[in-house]
Amino acid sequence: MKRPDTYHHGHLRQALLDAARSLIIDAGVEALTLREVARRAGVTTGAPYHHFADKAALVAALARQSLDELDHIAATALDGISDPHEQLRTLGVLYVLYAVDHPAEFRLMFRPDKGVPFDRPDPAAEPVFRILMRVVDACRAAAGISDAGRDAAAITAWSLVHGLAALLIDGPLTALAADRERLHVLVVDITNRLDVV
Amino acid sequence: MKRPDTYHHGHLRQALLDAARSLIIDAGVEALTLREVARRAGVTTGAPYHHFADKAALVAALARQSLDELDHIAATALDGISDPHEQLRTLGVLYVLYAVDHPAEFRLMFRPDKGVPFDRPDPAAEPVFRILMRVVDACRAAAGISDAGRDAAAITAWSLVHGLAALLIDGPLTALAADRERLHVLVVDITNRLDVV
DNA sequence: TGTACATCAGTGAACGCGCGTTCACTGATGTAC
DNA sequence: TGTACATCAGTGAACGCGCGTTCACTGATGTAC
Repeated sequence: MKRPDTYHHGHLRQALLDAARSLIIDAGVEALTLREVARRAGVTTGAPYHHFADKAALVAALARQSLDELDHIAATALDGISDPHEQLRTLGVLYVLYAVDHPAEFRLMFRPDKGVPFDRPDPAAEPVFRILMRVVDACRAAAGISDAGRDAAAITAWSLVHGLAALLIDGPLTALAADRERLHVLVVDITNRLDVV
Repeated sequence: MKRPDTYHHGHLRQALLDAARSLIIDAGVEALTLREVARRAGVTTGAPYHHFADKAALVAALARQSLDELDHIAATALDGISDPHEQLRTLGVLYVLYAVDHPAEFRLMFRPDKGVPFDRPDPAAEPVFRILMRVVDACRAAAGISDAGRDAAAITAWSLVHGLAALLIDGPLTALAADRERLHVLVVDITNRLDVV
């Protein structure tokens, strides 16, 4: 039997990521500090360096983790749905709700100054993006649309939900995000317009 | 005749704002520091406090200035156009291009941690937003659409361009923003879909 | 099963740094007479 | 037109702070024999 808080922690890497996540949820991305992360994990200042090369590496890992989580949520939600347009709507709603429910994580994914996970590799390699592409393709195939403008269609869809998410958490629509009922109606309404792809 | 760099500066407030703007353009929003702003303006560390209560006040003023600039660009561009749908397209293109050409300022407007200009007052009071509303209304009137869903229509339009802008400067579409030619085609294509309002 | 030892993940103190902000000061400006 | 003086926008040194990172250390773990 292992106590999790012995001298050798055992799961410190994940504990640090958890602490970092709870920190940005509580105090915002700008309050993300290696020292405070260590403090929250109940560990000394130097400890994180046994698991992350530097602060940027921890931030990047956290962003990566959130992206994977979003990807997992999307994959799971789409699992039982066969109609492509219904899939597209589901994807849109889920994306916006993720942003509203996890604004700190959402912001972190799109912060260029901290270790952002994309930029480097092929953007199309990003799992969430691939799911979207697949669904958009399915929609277009069902409608018998030619391949031309495929990218533009996917970008349009993504822009719409991403923009709505951004305006809700960081823009002038902040007040709206608090009213869950009204928000849900709006999101469904807006994502319905995605069908015009 | 006044030398601008005498002991009494004369236009230090604006000079500080200019310095702050050039700083975030050069080094990013996260490098925005009162001391560096003062340095760039050729003035001592304490000087800014004669013009701004604190750092947050300067940041807020800078964001405000950029919002006003965007508002001015929009108003000017719309001046000679009478067709509402053409106005809407113009507005969309201009919004995205502003973001791509002035990413630092665009980010600053939507940073919640630094002194963001909206949030507090009525979001609908924001000039840029009012212009958009007016154009959307005109489009809908021309099409004979009822008042229901007016807000949703405007939010859809804004979300689309805002999302595209965000993905271009901070998201996985960064590479696209560099290719001006392809970008322009894409923006026109996407904003054309705004007509479905 | 017991012991020696290498490995590894922690400790905790220290480093240098740049930050926002304050404050007593000083020199230029403009106004009253 | 000339002088006294209040006002104001600068100076520059100093404050305390928390940060990221380093490093010699130490205690727990697990493996070889």
